[in-house]
Amino acid sequence: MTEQLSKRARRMVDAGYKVTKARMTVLRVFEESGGHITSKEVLERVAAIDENIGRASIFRTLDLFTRLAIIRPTYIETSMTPSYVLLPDGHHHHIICTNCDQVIEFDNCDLSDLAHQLEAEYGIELTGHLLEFYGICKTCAV
Amino acid sequence: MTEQLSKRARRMVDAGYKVTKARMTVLRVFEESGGHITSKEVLERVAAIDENIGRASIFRTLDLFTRLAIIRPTYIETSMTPSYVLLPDGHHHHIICTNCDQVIEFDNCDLSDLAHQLEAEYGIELTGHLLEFYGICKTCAV
DNA sequence: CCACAAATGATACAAAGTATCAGTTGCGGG
DNA sequence: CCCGCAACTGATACTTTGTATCATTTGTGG
Repeated sequence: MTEQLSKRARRMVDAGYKVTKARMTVLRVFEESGGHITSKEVLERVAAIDENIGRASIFRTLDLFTRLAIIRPTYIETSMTPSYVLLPDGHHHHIICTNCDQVIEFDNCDLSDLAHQLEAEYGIELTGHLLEFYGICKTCAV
Repeated sequence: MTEQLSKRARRMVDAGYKVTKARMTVLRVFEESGGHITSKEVLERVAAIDENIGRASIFRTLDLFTRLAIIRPTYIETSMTPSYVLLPDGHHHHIICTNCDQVIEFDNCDLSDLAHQLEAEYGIELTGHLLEFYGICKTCAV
């Protein structure tokens, strides 16, 4: 099988994990969905593609991807299912309307100064970050 | 009853909600815990104080406090129960070691410039934000 | 192509969160 | 001070989300 692997799939292989149908399907669901997606939605979409893929494997894969920093769970609504975000390559920030849950994306964050300062202060090596702003969007403000 | 209400309790009253034993107990648990706390821990600690307080009321209160921006659900570990953070007054940020899950807190973020810029650009009114850095801590880097 | 560890799907289970509803309680008005 | 009512509660039963287990299958290095 000489199929071309996406960068993310490669990251998984490099970390010593096997390329399986379950994992590729979950990855595909994320890449096609583009944005935020709850575990429930992942379950549904994976089932739509291949209903033989087990529930447990999907959760295992979500866990794996989280550990590999391929996705990151985040919170948008209240106390409920997490929403997973595909981490593109370092940057991915949101402005979330707390009224209608619309998500606006932006990437011109300017955190490198702060990041360096924190690295120095705490002796830590930073590899990524998540920045979310909450507010009321134009439409809801009316 | 002329008991002094905390600022947060007052915010609740001002929004038209009643001061009840269940709510005050949950608030007290948060204020005494100081930091991150999962719903499970809230359940346990509330039960330790007053075991007559019902499960459902606690979840209702978590929901209410989230809507009132008294607390904010956040994600620290992998795909699991959210961890609630008492919002002190606007700021509360984390550096999370992706290896050992240690959490370092800091609050000298300097996002007001960026926030203003985004407000202008997207015509949105921002009310809060969440900033998390991920990396490898000193201890794990060895 | 073989062998074996890694991963899977099925099943059954545990935990987290929610709907419902009759009973209780905080609180504003008299 | 107490009355009345809407808001809130606790109990129960339920749905949903996530996990442990285990026999079977599959990817991959040799």
